[in-house]
Order: sequence, then structure tokens, then C-alpha cells
Amino acid sequence: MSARTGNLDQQDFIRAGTQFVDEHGLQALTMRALGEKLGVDATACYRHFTSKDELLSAMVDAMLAAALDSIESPPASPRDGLIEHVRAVRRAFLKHPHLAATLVTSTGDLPSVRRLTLNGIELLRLMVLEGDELVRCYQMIESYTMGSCVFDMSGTPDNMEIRRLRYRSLGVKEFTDVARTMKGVSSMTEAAFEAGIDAIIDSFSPR
Amino acid sequence: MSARTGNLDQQDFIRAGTQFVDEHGLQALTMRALGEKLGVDATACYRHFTSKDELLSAMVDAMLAAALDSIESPPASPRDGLIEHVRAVRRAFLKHPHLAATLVTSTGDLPSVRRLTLNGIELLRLMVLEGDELVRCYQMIESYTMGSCVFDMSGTPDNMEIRRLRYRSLGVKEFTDVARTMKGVSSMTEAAFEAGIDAIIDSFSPR
DNA sequence: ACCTGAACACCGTTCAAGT
DNA sequence: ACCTGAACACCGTTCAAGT
Repeated sequence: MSARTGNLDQQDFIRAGTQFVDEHGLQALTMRALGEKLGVDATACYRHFTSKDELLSAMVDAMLAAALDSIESPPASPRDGLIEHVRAVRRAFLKHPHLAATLVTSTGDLPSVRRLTLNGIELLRLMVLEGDELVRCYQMIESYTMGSCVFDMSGTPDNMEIRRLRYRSLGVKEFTDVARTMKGVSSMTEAAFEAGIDAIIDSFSPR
Repeated sequence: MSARTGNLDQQDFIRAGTQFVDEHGLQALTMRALGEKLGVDATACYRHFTSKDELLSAMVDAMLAAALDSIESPPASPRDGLIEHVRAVRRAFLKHPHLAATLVTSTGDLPSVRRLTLNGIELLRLMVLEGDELVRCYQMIESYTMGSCVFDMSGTPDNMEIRRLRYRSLGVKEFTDVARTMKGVSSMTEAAFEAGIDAIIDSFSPR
């Protein structure tokens, strides 16, 4: 972090923590390493967060809040609105893949997730959903989106390399072809994600 | 673990580790605690596994291998075969929810996942899929299934309680109704998962 | 009000030594 | 061949003390 102008605040730790994780991975983020990066003692963070878990939650929250802000509104249609929300979350995790595992580990409910949920409900209402179906369709989209992101990104980049090696070891021509390059595997994964969200939305709101 | 009859083997550690995690959660599983449960020194595990990560991977592998063995074959149709595979994985994670986070953390490719993949490909081939579409549809199902399981189960039971509180805090009648009981939230989550896998399979193989 | 730095109670893991 | 137990190099976190 560049020029230290006196005391730090929560935002400084969130920014530095996110940048550190992007560069060195989640496992490398220790309070001591973060302190060193900020030119501060390892325990300085505890002035602003009660625990490491809370810092990590705040980092994820900031990431998703930025994703929300990147969504242009209003959407052309409720369907487009939903897909844009889902894609914004996906983009956020692609940008900060090492935070994927954190979503699963960290406890606490995040304001940004609340906003995402409320936006989602509003869009589903415009598709004339109500009652239990409204809740079920919302949760289906949330579990698909968050789940796929966590599963596809976590352990980056080892995770993708493992997937590629598995593809190659199957002895199935179609998979061997895709697995010739890392790019092949990752673009296939993104295409699968897109196809999945289309399938899910189609199931309750046919085009 | 009951009667110690001499030396332990890999299976003993896998069994004890899984049982311990089921009872006390993933965070409580330390090498020292596991050793104590088995009436053995904390470092005894290193005779059978090179690291804690490898033990955890073996635990997940054993869980998924058991899931595979629980599948009756042959299926009534390729579609039924796919759904049975997906449900078997879901059941495994419902039984051992604390292992969900491990799938995401652990590195290494598991024999059981390889078998699941090969079975899935065979079933998709019976649905006349080929080329890139075969790979994409397989990966769509894998990411959905594994991802949703990880997202829905991890952090159990705190995770579900947080979801319930979020439902209640939205001020949306439909969600408040579902969130009256934990059972309401969890059965809604399972219904959403079922609807999702139906939607995904329908998208490339209409009923 | 914020940071320091020593200290505490843990971790996973290594390795010489036991049997 | 398998286990022990001391030891190492770390963790997250607390708390009295500084400024």
C-alpha cells in the first residue's frame, strides 16, 4: 500500500487483504503477512475487525457490492436482469477466484447478499412468480450461481489443472480434445455455466 | 474407536476422521484430536498419510465411493441413471455435510470422481450427445451438483440458520413463511436442488 | 484513538528414538 | 513396521503498555 498518511481504516485492510489474496492466494493471507504489507503490526487489524473471519467476510462483501454496482439498470427485461446479476457475480469471482473458498468458510450474513436477494426477488416477481415457487426459483438460482462459482474457482489455479488432467486421463476423445489447453478447459467451463443458468431460467419462464 | 487389536491402517483413520467430523465439525478435526480418538499419538497418522490434506481427500473419496456403490444398476433410462447419480452425491453430502468444504479445499484428483465422470459420460452418450456438447453438458451437471452441495451444506448448521435469518429479514411474505422453521428452509432447499437438476437435463434432452 | 510487542494457546509436521 | 514424544516453525488472538 503506497503512502501511509497516518492511521488506517477498515477500507485499507479490506483493500490490502483482497489485493494480497489475489496475488498470493488465500492460504498465504496471515495476519502477520497482512500487517507487513501495510507496514503495521500483525495485531493492528484487530482495531478494525474483531477476527480474521470478519475481515474475510468484509472482503467478500466488498467484492459482491462492487459486482452489484457494475450492473447497469434498468434491464431490457426481467430475464436479462436476472442474467446480468448472475453474470456480475460470476465476473466478481473470476476476478478474485481465491475468495471463492471464503464464501463457504465464512459465517455471517452480508449486506451485499441481501441486496442481491432483494433484486432477484423483484425480478422474479416481474416474471409473475409467487408463493413457494418464488422462493424455490430464487434459491435454485442462488445455489446454482454461488455453488458453481465456488466449485469452479476455488483452489485456483491448481483446481483447473486437476480438472484438465482428469479430462485427459479419461481416455475419452471429446474430453482429451478440450483438455489440450488450459484455455480449452476454462472456456468450456464458462460455456457450461452460461448454459446452466439459461436452462434454469427457462424452466420457470420459457422464452 | 472400539477394540484396538494391534496396529491401525488407512481405513481406520478414514473411518475415525469421518466419524469425528460428523460429530464435531471440520474445524475440530486436528491431528491431535484424531490421535486421541484412536488412542494413539498425534503423529501416528503420518505413517499412513503424507499430510492432513491427503487424509481429508481420502475421506471425501471414501464418501463418494460409498455413494457410487449405493446406486442400483442398470437404470430404467439414461435420464434416470443421471438423476440417480446426482441424488447419490447429494445424499452423501447430506449425510456428511462437514465434508462439503473439504471438496473445495483439498487438492488432488479422486478415483471416485473419476468413476462418477465415466458413468456420467456413458449415460450422456446414450442420450446421443457427442463432441463439445457432450463435454459441456457433463461439466454443467458436475458443477451444478458439486457446487450446490458445497454451497448448501458447508458451514452446517450455522449456514442454514444464516439463510433462514436472511429469509426472515427480507420483509417478503413468501420468504417469511418458508423461514418459520428450519425444516421449511431445508426442504425448500432440497426442492430447489431437484428442480435445478431437472431443468438442466431437460435443456439438452427434453422429456 | 490507534499501534506495539511480548506472550498464550494452539496448529501441522519432522525426526530421532523406542518396541 | 509402526508408534512415541520432544521439538520446530508457524498460526490467531489477547492485553498491558506506549504515543
